[in-house]
Amino acid sequence: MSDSSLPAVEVSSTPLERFEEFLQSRGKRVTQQRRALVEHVFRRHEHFDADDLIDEVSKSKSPERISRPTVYRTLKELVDAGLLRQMNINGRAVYEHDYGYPQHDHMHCEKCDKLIEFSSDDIQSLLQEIGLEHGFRISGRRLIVNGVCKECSQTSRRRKRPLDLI
Amino acid sequence: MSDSSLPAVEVSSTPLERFEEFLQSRGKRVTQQRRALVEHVFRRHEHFDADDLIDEVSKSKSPERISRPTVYRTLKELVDAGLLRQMNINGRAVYEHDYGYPQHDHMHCEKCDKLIEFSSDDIQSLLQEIGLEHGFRISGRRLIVNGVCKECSQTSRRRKRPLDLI
DNA sequence: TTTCATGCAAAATGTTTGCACACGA
DNA sequence: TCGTGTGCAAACATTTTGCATGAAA
Repeated sequence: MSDSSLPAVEVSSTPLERFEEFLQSRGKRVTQQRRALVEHVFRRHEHFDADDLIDEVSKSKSPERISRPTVYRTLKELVDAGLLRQMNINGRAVYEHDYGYPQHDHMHCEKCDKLIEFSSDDIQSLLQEIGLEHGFRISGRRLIVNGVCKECSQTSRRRKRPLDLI
Repeated sequence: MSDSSLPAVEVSSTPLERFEEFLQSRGKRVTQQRRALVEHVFRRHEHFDADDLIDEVSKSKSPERISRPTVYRTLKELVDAGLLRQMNINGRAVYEHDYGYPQHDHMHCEKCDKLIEFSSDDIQSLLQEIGLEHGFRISGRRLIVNGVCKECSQTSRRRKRPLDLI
């Protein structure tokens, strides 16, 4: 799964620092595994799922081979800590950076599975308004626009044209 | 899981008729099970998941006891046929009527799990515009606004106030 | 009478849990 | 040291599949 990116937002502490604060505030421990996972996850800006992460950290030649349950447990903590956002694509959990990253939504290409990020202040204010009308206290949203991306549209058009002309 | 409803849309044929057309157009058969499932699902307007449906049709005293795999298989066909829409709430597939029902989105209450439907033409046109900008051919969307509904806000406020005053 | 659909059981998938040992504070 | 975290294996929940039988066309 690939993705395109929005400009990052300035933040004062690193994801690791922020996670450590979070853990400490809850009386949880800063372990090698948790540290390694945050650093791994924030090394590059990408959408990923639990399996991607497990593959990467278990194949890793480094001494820190992190087990499947620990990855799942830590992902949950990272979401709680506000470092990651979780969404669902085809019934599987997909994660992305939340900390240091602006609010946005996604377009999901049904052909190549690419996630394209976009943001719109108008959507934000529109929903705010609708929430008020319904007395609904909004805490967040999950908006995924389905369809076919530019590249895949072009590819399939090119492939299909000869047949259409017969 | 409960829901609130939007006015229905006029349609010329019944869901069953439409499903039969769909099946025939694909060389599939109109079986007792498929017929029973469509009728069951469209008897009332409600959000439901596979388990709800399996419970209902397997507990059913009537002769048609429909098996789990058949329910799953038929749900998929109903989505393909455009009769049902599928979404994901907490990692499980949830279904709702699509045929004869206007385009809309949902607010999901984190406390009581209620789904509140709403529709907004502005969201529609906003996304249309954004799609154009990105060269993305939109086929649909999944928008779920998370938060707490009016009723649950009131309940928890009532409960919490005495404590806040101490 | 030929397919296709069903039901059964079992597999596959994605995620969570119980428990003994290891390790951070 | 104390109590939490980890890894293992197994459980779990949901959905899918292979295959023999049963029913539509």
